[in-house]
Amino acid sequence: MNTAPKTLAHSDCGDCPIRYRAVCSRCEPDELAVLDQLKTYKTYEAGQMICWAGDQLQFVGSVVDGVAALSQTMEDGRRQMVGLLLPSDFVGRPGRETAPFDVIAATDVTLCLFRKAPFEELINSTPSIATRLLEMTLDELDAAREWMLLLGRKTAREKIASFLAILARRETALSAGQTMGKVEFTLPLSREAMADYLGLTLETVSRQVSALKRAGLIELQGKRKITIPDFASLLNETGDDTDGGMPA
Amino acid sequence: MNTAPKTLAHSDCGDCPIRYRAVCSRCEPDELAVLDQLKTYKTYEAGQMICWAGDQLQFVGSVVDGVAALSQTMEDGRRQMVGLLLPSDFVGRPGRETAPFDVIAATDVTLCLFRKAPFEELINSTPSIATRLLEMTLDELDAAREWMLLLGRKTAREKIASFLAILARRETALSAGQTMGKVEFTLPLSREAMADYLGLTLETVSRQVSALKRAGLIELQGKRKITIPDFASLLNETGDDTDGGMPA
DNA sequence: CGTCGGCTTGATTGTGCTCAACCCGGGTGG
DNA sequence: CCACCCGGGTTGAGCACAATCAAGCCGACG
Repeated sequence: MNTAPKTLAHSDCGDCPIRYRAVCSRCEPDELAVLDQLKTYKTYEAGQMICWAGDQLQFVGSVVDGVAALSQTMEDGRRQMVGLLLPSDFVGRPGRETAPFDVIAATDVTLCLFRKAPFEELINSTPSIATRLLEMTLDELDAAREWMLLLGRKTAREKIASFLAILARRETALSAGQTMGKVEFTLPLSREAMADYLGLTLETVSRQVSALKRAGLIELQGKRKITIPDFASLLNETGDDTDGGMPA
Repeated sequence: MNTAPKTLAHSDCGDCPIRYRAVCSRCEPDELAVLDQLKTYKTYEAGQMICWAGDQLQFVGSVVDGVAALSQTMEDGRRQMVGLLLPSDFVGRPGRETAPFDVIAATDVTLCLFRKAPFEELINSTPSIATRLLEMTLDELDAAREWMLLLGRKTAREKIASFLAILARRETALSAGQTMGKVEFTLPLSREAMADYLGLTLETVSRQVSALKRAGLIELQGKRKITIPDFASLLNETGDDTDGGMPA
């Protein structure tokens, strides 16, 4: 079902950029050697379908580079993104025959893939993989539930602010900078994709982004480059606890 | 932090109503014997907090009977339910120190609890538990993502119809009846709790329930007893694929 | 009998959707 | 080289659906 993705050369797991964050992060060298034998890389161009809901699933794997989107579409065309897959995130469902959701490359994406059957055996034989996968799945579940609050209860402005805050936090986490002060990054999604993710229309996304700009909470260079002059005041707009919970 | 729940007498795992659906469903008799030693029962009355977001987590466990709700509250009081825990569902997070969400007893609830630390050891030593827990977590993740579509994209009427359809399907699954024709069940949630679950206000819930009644799609006995005269036509109102996906 | 909580119903408001025009930048072809 | 087009994005006007504010109903319970 995939439209001719390129296959990359084999490269060593030890050099992998997601070595310490993906499913394999807790593997010992000997376990890693096994994975090394099984893995294949594939890249997809922005906009390409990686798989369709209902497809037979032959592979599972990790996002090595780029951003993929999990989404669901109703018959009449309404669409909701249900997950954003960033580098180190796991793709696919051990123990399931068919894909539950569409997976689309939001930017150019590189995946590290394993055939499903051998990987399922690994899960049963290798606790370091099974435990890590459980942990990652629980984290994703928590993230999905946080997102439910956003979808069900937040205003359009809060949704946009929350989304930008998440991206900004991710940016600072990677570059190990402070969360306060200036943050700069590039939106990995189009306005339409943002709308699908946030449960809005693209017009509303555009309007609210403009509103945040007018309010001086963000600055734009072009359509995709965002600068946040003061992260704290953006957080104020998310509707979240800004003082980090637990008052007592 | 829990307000004096009652503790029940020890009873045998072999007789447990959720024996074949909970985390322990794939345990061998010897493994079950270990769990039998570790478990405690606790009951909570409808409305009682089972735990608060941020609490230290000492226990994990399964819902044996009744319905519990996972939810999140914003500072200004907006609330979103992020999960409904039905019998056999798992409560708690191995590998986490604190609870990510509030857990509230929606009806009277009985839990089968294990101290967290010993249970975590079991996960590492007992693949039949680890694998089952991973499977259940993946199912919950899929359910959460389905719910995101509902929260982000469905209309009030579709939300109510979807919710009722889920309850009805659950009812027929338990009694092994057909999914067509008449279904009867009792709502486990108040109008307010339904609103929190569906991302609506309680007034809108009330209005849409009345509207479905006026349209003849459901019948009410009292406030909580629902009869669905024709399940197929209720499904029509959910906005979901009614023909079960996969046309090709 | 009065009160209280859960629920229903009504009137009005407001946020975000719909429909529609327009802008902007990049690529193509005459 | 310019004209054109096309896709992604912005902006505007009007509308609709669900939220808000408010009153009243109903059954349980003291």
